[in-house]
Order: sequence, then structure tokens, then C-alpha cells
Amino acid sequence: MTDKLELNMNAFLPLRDVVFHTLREAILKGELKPGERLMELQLASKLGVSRTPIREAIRMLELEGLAVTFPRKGAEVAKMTEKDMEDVLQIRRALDELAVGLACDNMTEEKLEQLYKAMIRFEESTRSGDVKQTAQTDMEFHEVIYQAADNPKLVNMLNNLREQMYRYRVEYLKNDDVYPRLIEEHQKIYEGLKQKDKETVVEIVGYHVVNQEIMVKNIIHKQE
Amino acid sequence: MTDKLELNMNAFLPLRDVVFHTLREAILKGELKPGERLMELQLASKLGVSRTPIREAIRMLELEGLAVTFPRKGAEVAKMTEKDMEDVLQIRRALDELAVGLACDNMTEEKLEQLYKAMIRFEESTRSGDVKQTAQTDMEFHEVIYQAADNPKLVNMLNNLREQMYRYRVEYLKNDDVYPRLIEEHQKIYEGLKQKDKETVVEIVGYHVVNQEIMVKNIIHKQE
DNA sequence: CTCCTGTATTTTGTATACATTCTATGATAT
DNA sequence: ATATCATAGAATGTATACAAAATACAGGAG
Repeated sequence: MTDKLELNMNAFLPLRDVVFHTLREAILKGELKPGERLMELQLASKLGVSRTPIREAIRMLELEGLAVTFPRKGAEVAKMTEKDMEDVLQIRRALDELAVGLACDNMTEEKLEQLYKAMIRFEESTRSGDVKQTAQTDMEFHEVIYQAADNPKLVNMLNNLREQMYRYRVEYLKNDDVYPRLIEEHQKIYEGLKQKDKETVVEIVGYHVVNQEIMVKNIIHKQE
Repeated sequence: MTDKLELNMNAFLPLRDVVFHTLREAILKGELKPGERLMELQLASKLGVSRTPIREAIRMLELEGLAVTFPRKGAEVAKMTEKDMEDVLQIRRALDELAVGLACDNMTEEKLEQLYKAMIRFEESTRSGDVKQTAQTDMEFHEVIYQAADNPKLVNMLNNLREQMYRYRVEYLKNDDVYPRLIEEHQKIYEGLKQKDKETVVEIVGYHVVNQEIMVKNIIHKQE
């Protein structure tokens, strides 16, 4: 277990939320590894709080699929097998297609403008070589689409699904030979939404997710 | 607030799970109404346990979208507007279509047999006039399909989405003039899966969900 | 009469103590 | 040597006590 854990005492949130954010970050960054046990007493002493907020934070992590608890055995960081990854990406594909289809129906000049700016910012990031920045701007591009879909529950689910793959995503964005393809796909999506060509745009988003799946699988295989 | 609440002391589960199931039932049955506050002390004394398992159960209800908490204000039973309903059904349509498509790919003789039996049981229930039984066998029919999709996360999400509409579903199954249509749709789905005709089967499931949406909206409008 | 403010009460947040269950270790019997 | 059981330690489950925040209400000022 990492010893980096430290609370960011932003003071106004309930401790359970602070603990939740802290543990979430640690899991996504890989400081807490898949399968690692989340022991209440240990975490409590490391973070300087009692077990109560730790327990509640763990329940919240479960909610996001980042932890799994076994009754009377305790909790551990969720593992993710290749099959799990495939399952998640199958769902993501369906929901991403839904989202972009809805966004297409609702598209306005203003949102299109926002999307264009987000697209440009992504392209700039890829040239800067800053991987974290690239991941961020890519997320923002898709976020514009999600918002346009006007379905908060859908947005929530998509963000959740994305989060579960965060580690692998960052890893795969380190291959800068994927950038040209991503840029092209973003441009096609933008163009499709501009033309209100729903069918095309749904198709491209489908490819977009499938490509991610292929890349992520490559990474997993390399790691073995 | 209802005073029907009582624990089903099945003894071997942690109290938080027992409390969770109790509150979940109460919400789905409508004994705890949307917007009603979930006060820890009150619930604790009514159920004869301390606040600790109540708090954890509430976190679990949040996880299923059945409760919403406001920091330092407490939790309440989740409200569901017509827009929320539409949002949920949009997602359900996409995921139900995905599930049936996957089920189609994976279909075996044995599963087809199971599906056939489930279909027959549903038809028998509609004739019996027992609404709860009908809701149950309908669920079982779809459950067979979900299992065949071989994607546990997807199954989980679909069960969750279904749960959020439980109250309205029971209400709409009270109109027995919808039974012929449901029976016909089930038969078409069964036939499609037998023929491995993915396209048709996805289309029918789409209609199936849209029909539900129309019915549920009617019920909401009548209630006003 | 209305609005503000201060106080009492209620409710949630957190810590801690005690109970129960699980797990690992080692001793004993076969 | 292996298997089984007993026991000690450690971890989770639950209750309770105390702290802090939110709410309700009453009294007084304008």
C-alpha cells in the first residue's frame, strides 16, 4: 500500500467526501492497486480520521465500481480483467452512440462553436506532448457532446464508465502515433454534427470506441 | 411516513443489507413516497437498530438511484419527473437493444428452451389476472435474455434501470388490454432469437421499450 | 404586522467502544 | 508429514456518545 495518502482538507465538505476523493484519486493514479485490500483501521490512521468516514467513503467507491466489498471480509480495489474491459466498452459504445445521436438532434450554433473550440484545443494538446493535458482536452471534447445530449443520467453513466478505464486511457495516449487518427475522428464527428448527419456521426463514434478497445487490449497484452 | 416498516431478520446478512432491502421494498411499493425525508433516528428507532446501519443502507440506496442525500441536510427518497423517466427509458432502450443483440449472438438451444418456458409462464400469468405475478414472469423472460448477453455489468445496469420504474410498471400492468401486445412482442422476440435474426430482434425490443414509455406517460398524465 | 435575531431543538457528522466474525498460527493426533 | 482443531490476533459490524450544523420557533424591534 502506498504511503502517499494525505487529505486535502478543503474543510467545507463532509469528511466522507474528502476521504472519497482522496481514495478515488489514489485508485485512478494506480497508487492503490487492483485487488489491494482497503482496511478501515489502516486507512483511518493514515488519513487521520476515524473509521466512520472511511466506511462511508468505501460505500461511495463501490457506487463508482472502483471498490468491491465482501461482507465481513472487507473491501478491496476493484480488479479489471480483459473481459471486464470488453464488457465496459460494449456498454460505452452503445451509450456513446446514443449520446451523440441525441446531441445531433439538439445541436445548436452555439454548442457547435463550443465543440469546435474544444476540438482545436485537443489538437493543440497533442502537439504539446503533454499526455495529461491531452487526456483532459479529449475528455472536454466529449463532454460538450454529452452535455448537448441533454440527459443527465446518461452523462453520469458515461463519466462513470470512462473513469473505470482511466488508467489504461492515459497509458494509451502515450503512443503519439494514435493522435492523427483521434484528430481525424474528432473532425469527422464535428463535421457530422454540423451537417446533422445522425447516421454517420453514430457510426464514427462507434468506430471511435472500438478503436479505443483495440488499443487498450494491446496495452494489456504488452503489460503481460 | 409509513409505520409498516419492519425488519425481516434473516439473520445472516449484515444489518446494513437487511435495512437496505427493507427500505428498498418500502420505496418501490410506494410506502415511502418520493421526496419524503429519510431521517436516521426515526428509521433507526422504527427498525430497532442503531443509526450506523441506517446510514450505510442510505448510501446503498443512493447507489441505486432510489435516494438522494444533501450534505448536512440528510437524505430523501428520489423524486422522478416525467423528464427523468424519459431519460431513463432512452438509456434502457439503448441497453436493451444491446443486450438482445448480444443474446442473439450467444443463443444456444438450451437458452432458447429456457426462454420459451419463460414466455409460456408469462402468458399463463396474464390469464391468471395476478398483476404481481405477471410483473414477475415478465421480468423473468427478460432476465433470460439478459443472462444470455453474458455481460454482468450490463445486466446490473439494466436491472437498476428497471427498478427505478417499478412503481409505474406495476401500475401499467393493471390495464389488461396491454397483455395481447406484450405477448405478441415476446413471441416475436423469441422467434427472432430462434432465427438468429439480430436486426429484427433489436428493432422489436426497441418498440417494446418505446411502448412502455408511452404507457407509463399515460399513467403519469392520468394521475395528475 | 413583518422582519430580524437569538436560542432551543432536531438532525447529521464523527469518534470511539464493544461485539462478532474471520484468519492465521501452531499444537496435537493420526 | 498431513490434517484437524483450538486459540489468539486482527478486521469488520454495530451501538453509542459527543460535536457541529441546520432548523424551528419565539420574542423583540422597527
